[in-house]
Amino acid sequence: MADKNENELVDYFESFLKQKPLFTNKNVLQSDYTPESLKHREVQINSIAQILAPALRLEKPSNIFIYGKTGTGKTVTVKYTTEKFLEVAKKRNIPIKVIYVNCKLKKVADTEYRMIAQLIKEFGQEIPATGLPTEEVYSHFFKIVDEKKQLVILVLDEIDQLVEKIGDEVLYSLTRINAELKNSQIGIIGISNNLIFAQTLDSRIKSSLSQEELVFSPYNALQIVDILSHRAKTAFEKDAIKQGVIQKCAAYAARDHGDARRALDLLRVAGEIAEREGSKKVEMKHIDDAEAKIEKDCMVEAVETQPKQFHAVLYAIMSIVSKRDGFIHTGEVYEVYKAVCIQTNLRPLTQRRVSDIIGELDLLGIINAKTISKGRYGRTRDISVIIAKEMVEKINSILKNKLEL
DNA sequence: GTCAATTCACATGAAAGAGACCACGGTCTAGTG
DNA sequence: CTAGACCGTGGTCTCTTTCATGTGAATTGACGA
Repeated sequence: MADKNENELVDYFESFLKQKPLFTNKNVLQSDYTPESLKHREVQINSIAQILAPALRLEKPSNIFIYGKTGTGKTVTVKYTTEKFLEVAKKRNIPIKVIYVNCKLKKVADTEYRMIAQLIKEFGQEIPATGLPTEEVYSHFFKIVDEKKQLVILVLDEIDQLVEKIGDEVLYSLTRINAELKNSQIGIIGISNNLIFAQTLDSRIKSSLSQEELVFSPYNALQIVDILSHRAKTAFEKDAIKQGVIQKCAAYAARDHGDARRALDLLRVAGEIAEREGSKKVEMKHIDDAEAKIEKDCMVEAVETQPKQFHAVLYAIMSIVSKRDGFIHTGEVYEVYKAVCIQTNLRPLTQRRVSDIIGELDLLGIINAKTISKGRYGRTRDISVIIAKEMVEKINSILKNKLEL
């Protein structure tokens, strides 16, 4: 038995090596890859360049505010433009610094403190992860920036997330920094996925932050095809992709608001699947598999990374679902949840908290929770599970594992 | 039959507490010259 | 004398709890036709 397995393994590795790889450079399909040339974003690149240009004379450029849905190339465009911009600055020895901060990353910016700490880190200095008064962190930041004459371009990606989490005071402080700086100037480029985000801002911040506004409209299917085939040329071996595969990818991605990132992911995963299967080409069906896999991975990942209490709540919901059909309400979930807690020696949380957890699970897209009013019979949430049937098993076993049931 | 009041079962908000981190500064201790 | 171990203090952060307030429609019940 063991022998056979061994042979099989060896065979597998052998055949893997013999097999011609499909990819030549997989990185090109990674979403954080900045290509040599950007397609279909010439207009935006030019606008940013025009706004940024005065900075080369060390005049403070206008702050820019960029909107656009996910996968419309906002980040990549800004990165691309600022890179070129920096190249020139470097050549001429102009003291310009571009700082890119992604506000979505949890470790980076979910509090005012960390946000500023991250900025300081970008300047090559360390600051304790916690423990200092926020005030002090600010002044430390001022000091670093103002140390020498320079111009700083601050790119705040997913700025809406930042404001959602910690409010807009940070932005206010940042936009006002310039008044206090003697040597330096700071220009801000804000990038937001949320189209109406600016309207929710305090008007003072809004006016100073969005001196220039730029909108990135979604790519249409044709443009995505163009982008994909362009990248596929460097990413894949010649003829590794069957006719129409890229079109299908694009169509999938265009279906939900022209998300190019999603299209790239799809193509990459499809390629991986094809390669693993030992297929010579990426076929149509690999795209479908890829889509299923991406979705599944997201879900499993989302469930797995939750804290224990979330698992308990989710487990409670799942076990109700498995017993009967129809909608579930908060009170019922809470009762079952308490039982689960006793079973697993977990300290039960209050209903208030569980209610929040249900809300968060909904936000994660693991469950569907809609608050409804049932008139005389109160107000509650209608909870349903949106996980596909074959996923339920998998999720359940993860939960059981995590809960040590 | 109509219409406002009531009522339910939570949702949603705000504030405050607990416990974990962490830096910093002071004190103690042991090892060294 | 000095480096390192070991507190205590003061700060932040996250997760919770407590207390309060909000909510939307089914139901009730008064009222008038």
